[in-house]
Amino acid sequence: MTCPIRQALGNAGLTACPGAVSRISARAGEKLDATGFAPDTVFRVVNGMLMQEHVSDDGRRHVAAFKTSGDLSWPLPSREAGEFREFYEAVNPTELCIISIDPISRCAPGADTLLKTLYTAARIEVSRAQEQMFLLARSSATERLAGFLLDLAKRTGHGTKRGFELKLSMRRERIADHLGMQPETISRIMTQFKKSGIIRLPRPSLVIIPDLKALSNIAFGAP
Amino acid sequence: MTCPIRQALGNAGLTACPGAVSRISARAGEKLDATGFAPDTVFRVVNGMLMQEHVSDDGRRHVAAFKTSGDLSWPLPSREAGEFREFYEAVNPTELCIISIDPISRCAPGADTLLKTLYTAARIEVSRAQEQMFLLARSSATERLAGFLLDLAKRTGHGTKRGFELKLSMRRERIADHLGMQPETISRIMTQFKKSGIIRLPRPSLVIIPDLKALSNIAFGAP
DNA sequence: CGCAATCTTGATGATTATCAAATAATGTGG
DNA sequence: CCACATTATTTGATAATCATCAAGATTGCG
Repeated sequence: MTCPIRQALGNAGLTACPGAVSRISARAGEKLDATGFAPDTVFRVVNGMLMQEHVSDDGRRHVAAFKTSGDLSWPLPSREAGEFREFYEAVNPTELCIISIDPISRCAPGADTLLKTLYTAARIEVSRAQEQMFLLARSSATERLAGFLLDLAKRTGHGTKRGFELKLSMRRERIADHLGMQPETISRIMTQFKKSGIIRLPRPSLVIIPDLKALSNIAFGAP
Repeated sequence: MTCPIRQALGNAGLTACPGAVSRISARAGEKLDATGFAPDTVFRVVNGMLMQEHVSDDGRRHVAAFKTSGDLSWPLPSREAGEFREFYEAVNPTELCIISIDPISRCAPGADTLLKTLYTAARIEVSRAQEQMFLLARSSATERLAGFLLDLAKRTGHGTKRGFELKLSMRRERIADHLGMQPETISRIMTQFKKSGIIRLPRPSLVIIPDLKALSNIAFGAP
């Protein structure tokens, strides 16, 4: 019942619109082409993790976001000349809902609450994107990676006696695509962090952060 | 009557909520601190041009967008640790509306249309931000500047017999802040463009683009 | 017309990308 | 469960891009 659609409409409202919500499972690595969806479509991650990827014709790639449980996403309106193609790729086994808003807002009671919820979510998405823009435009590679690890730790990590533990299920290349860097640079900075004690890295996919505050300081520009 | 609020509610709807919309004029260079606005606030540029700026504690600056007639903007929710401060600064003499959505959506008829309009606008803002992220993450300085000039030309430029003409009312420094670069780099690339005939630059603030397609090719990665 | 601000250019340096191996991790079938 | 093949990561050397610092040259404004 954490689904914003359910919360807005109640179960009764939802069942009034059969077929407006469909649920999809994706294995790790599975990819969904986001072109061709109706403009009223919203994705919602139920569990797992999804990368929202933008790929240009010449193969350049950017990961706009790593979406986790509860996150909403809006497939791009159909692409124009010079724009890029959008994909969603499962990082972990993932379940997501594909929701058509129009039929729901027409036939279900509580549609205004739903719309308000979606509007709020979209505004939050704008804020997040603006933070990310600032990061890309005005932070060093080190700061960007620190910020990324911190964000992911808060969202998917968990505390242990050795420190905050974070599983990096995605490859270095995808982190690089998210941060506008190259995988080699990610690797070098990871090594720096390891050597300076900011993180421990028993395996490339497991990050242990003894002191979140220290990482946070780096992310926000401590010299 | 191009105002989305008016379109959604009609004049009758608007007058039902006195004080929900206030109109402000700003001279070029005037600055508005965007902190402390209620979370239901929306800005709307009536005419002129507004920069949406994000400034971190250590002085780093990013211009998230140049907003022109008809554009909406949502002031950031109150800042948390490590985040940045938001300002709006007039590039040209500008009029803007500051709108409180909650009272309108409560007391005016047609509130659902309004909400739908705002939701759509927020979604478009997300798309724009994602394009900008791609630009910042995966394009060269040359491509970024070409993309910027192209975008601004489409929005504020006008065709003449010598080509498409574009007034750059903002300083190089602000363009740099928008594109994640330094003013000197903007200057150098402008000179490159000038020498290669992509643009003419009679004055630093006046750009003439003889062939938009040529500029577009550069923006989208032509070698 | 002159001054202050802005823009341009040049020289140099830092950061990050690119290319090329070497090393480590992961998964697979025996 | 282990050896091997495959894929990912790390490391090193070098190059490209862009930032920084420091003068000049323009602009635009009073």
